[in-house]
Amino acid sequence: MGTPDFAVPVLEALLKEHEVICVYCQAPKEAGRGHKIVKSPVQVCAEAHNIEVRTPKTLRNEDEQEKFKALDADIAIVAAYGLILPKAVIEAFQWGCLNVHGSLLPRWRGAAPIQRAIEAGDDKTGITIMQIVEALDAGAMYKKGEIAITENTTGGSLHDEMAKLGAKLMLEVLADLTNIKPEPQDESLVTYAAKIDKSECKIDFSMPAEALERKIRAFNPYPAMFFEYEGERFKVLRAEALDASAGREAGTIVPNDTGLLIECGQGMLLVTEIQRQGKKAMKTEELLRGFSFKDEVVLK
RNA sequence: CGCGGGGUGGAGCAGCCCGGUAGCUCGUCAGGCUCAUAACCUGAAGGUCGGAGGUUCAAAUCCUCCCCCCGCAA
Repeated sequence: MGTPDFAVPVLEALLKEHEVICVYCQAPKEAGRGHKIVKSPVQVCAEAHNIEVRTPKTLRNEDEQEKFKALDADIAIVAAYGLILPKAVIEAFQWGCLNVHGSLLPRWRGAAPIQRAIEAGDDKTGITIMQIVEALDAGAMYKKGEIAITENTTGGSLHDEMAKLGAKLMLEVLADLTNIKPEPQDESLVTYAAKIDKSECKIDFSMPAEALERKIRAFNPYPAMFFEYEGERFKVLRAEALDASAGREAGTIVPNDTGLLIECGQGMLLVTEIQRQGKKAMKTEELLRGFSFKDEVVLK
């Protein structure tokens, strides 16, 4: 049971070593320009392997729950499915449901663990394979795998690493299911990774440059932090936080010959990778060959 | 038929509204200067202006259709 890209490596791994009798994912929906109906990555993958795909809108009703039970599987594997699993589903099979979660639980329960770990400045995060219980991301843990967060880690790169590691760990757990003793989570260490809200993607230059740099990295490539300049939107994909100040108002474009330098609440931000509205992402240096920002403009 | 921006020498952009010799920054190549350099100076190469039609004496520029890229929204 899964829906987006993140779940595809897990599904592929399962297909190699186990018998997958049915795949659940969210129904195709309008997406992209033109609002065309698009199938989820998991559905595409499953269909390519001729696996039955089910896309119920909810699992709350008894009908769906009965159909689920009728699969009579040993276990259900969940990765970013996007639907809440009711008790009847969680307990349908002998081994219940196992979930791939993108953090070292109990840290970062919730919707956006990958990005929040980078944003918070954690030096490591990882994958937890856990039992699904009714309370969100609170089940006992079967296995964890760590991933280091470096200054080059982006939300996108971490996402991909995690998907791979998650697939690997899941296979390891399944291979040794009867021997692993799941470990309960320490409730005193729980933190929550809040869902990313669009409104936090607009860069608030009154924040410290360091915090902004992390957030920019965490939100790269999606949803991406941005600022507005003369009515146009510029996504900032990478930046460097400088421990210096030009003594201007936060948000001021500081004249210099290095690149796009912006004063922040604390420190300055040197934008190194940028995407102009309607254009592809590129090094700021490249954009500046043909485009110039006016000095001293204050970005708000 | 959701809204919108864009496709111009290798890269990034201007020019398009108000048709009339294709420009800028960088890169490349050659030469020069220099102890030296990603610096500086001089010169050169390199473009069917995404594609196909149309209007016109004349189209990158106006009109129509198509292809590709991207932003918003979902």
